[in-house]
Amino acid sequence: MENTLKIYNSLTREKESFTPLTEGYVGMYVCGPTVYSDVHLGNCRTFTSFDVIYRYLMYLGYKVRYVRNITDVGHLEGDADTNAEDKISKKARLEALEPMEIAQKYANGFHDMMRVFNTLPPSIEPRATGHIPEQIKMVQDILDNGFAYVANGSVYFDTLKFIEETKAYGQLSGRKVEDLLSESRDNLKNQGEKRHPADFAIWMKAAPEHLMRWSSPWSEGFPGWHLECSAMSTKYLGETFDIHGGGNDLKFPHHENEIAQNMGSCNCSGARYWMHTNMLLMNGRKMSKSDGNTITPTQLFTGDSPHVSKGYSPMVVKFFMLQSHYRSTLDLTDEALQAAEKGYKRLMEGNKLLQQMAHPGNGSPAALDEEVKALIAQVHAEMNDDFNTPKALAVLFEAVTKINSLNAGHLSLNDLAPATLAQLKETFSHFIYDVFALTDEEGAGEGAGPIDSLMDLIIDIRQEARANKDWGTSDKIRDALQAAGIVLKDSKEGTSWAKA
RNA sequence: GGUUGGGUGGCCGAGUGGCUAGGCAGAGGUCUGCAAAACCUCGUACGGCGGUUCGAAUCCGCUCCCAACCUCCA
Repeated sequence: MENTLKIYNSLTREKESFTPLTEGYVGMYVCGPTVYSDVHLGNCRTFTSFDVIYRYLMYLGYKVRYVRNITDVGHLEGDADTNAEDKISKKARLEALEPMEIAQKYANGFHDMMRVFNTLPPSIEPRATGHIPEQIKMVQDILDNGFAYVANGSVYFDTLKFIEETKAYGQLSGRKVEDLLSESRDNLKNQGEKRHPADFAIWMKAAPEHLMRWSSPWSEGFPGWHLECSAMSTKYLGETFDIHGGGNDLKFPHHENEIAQNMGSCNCSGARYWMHTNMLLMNGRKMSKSDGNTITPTQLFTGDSPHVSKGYSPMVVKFFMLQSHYRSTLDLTDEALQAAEKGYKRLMEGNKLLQQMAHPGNGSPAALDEEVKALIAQVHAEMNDDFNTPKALAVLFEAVTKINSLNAGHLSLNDLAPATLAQLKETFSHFIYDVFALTDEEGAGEGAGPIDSLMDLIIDIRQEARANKDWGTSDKIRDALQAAGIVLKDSKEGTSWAKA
């Protein structure tokens, strides 16, 4: 097993060597979506990033338990202290459906989209509503430890006390505890039931009209937003586990509070490595449903949006995302997507050519052999360096140039050891299909199906015309196919085709 | 205002104290019946001002600008 994987830990703000708690096993928790409306592209980026991380960990030989929750209760809109409404509840009211229908509907949509992006389902996908007893237990533990207080049937985390006794608040987000404390005098007025502005609800008493409610020792109500992740990660991964991930925008307060809840309930720190994906931008600003700066995945696929000139396939979009590092913001523009589309095709075509190559079985390894071996090693090294997909792709592209040169006869397979060619094939196959999980969308023939037979026939007829120097017929075929969206590629080995 | 992260060639986007990122677009060439594809070559980019250094886009200071979080968001 490779033991050189480095992960950037948000908690320490450093790249650290990754050593799992239990050798050979990795426990990873990723904050999933709140299912109150259609998935948006930003979620797709985050979960695609973690899918690649999940897959690469498995590629390295780890047994990974990947837990990604679905939040279907407790996530409030607006200020929790005023007349906030649960997101799911609100949608249920607006659409005149059961809250569970809302959660199911959008969870289904989310799963469909994850499948479109060819991501693997997590090992466990727990729902907040399915873990109310666990959450009540955790609230009780926090109360018993003195880090929470009850007010009118709601339970609040006593952040102030937690800070005073443990000093363990604010590390993840870089918040200065003094700043949080100093706020107290100014904001004391509008705190409602909370004693301090930094306190947060871990159990909320439900208003009479509230649709989602469970009985608890304190009131009929529902759990606070941050609680489900603490409770469910503890349940399925233990009080301490390896990796906790999520979008950058969850760092504060969600993740900070999660840590506080873990500490407050069991004096354990939860995750050892925190990973945060950065935001997907459009027009240089965060994609956000609330201010309209957004495009849905479907709009992106169909091109039905003023932000794009045409539709882009899911794999092109995924490739586009992989071309940036997960910790960097990524600016979605039409021009960049067009570039990604061509790059994606170049990569996949290169892979196809490579996989079809047969080694002649003679010759002796030359400089080329060393170069290719170095590229193979480099792909792995880049991925080990905090999952650097853009760099790994860049290395694959360097290899594509070699592949194309071999194909064009500018380089010779005789300079490559058969084993090296086999390794290169494996590397491409593993990274493209198993780690990046890109799929072939080209539709180019592999000798199966009626279209392939037809194309073989058409290409054959055109070959005859060309042999007879009947350029009229030959060009007519080429132009007509072009108009139909099929591109012919002539080379010394013959003619192949691909969808434009 | 506080916190965090950024400002890289026409676009997107990596990265490092001195050695080519990569993709796309552009220029020239090879190949081709002509193209397309492919291959080769090229453009000498790192917000601004100082400093450290033999050498900085990469380190430090200052400054300008941008984004995210601090209220819900992956």
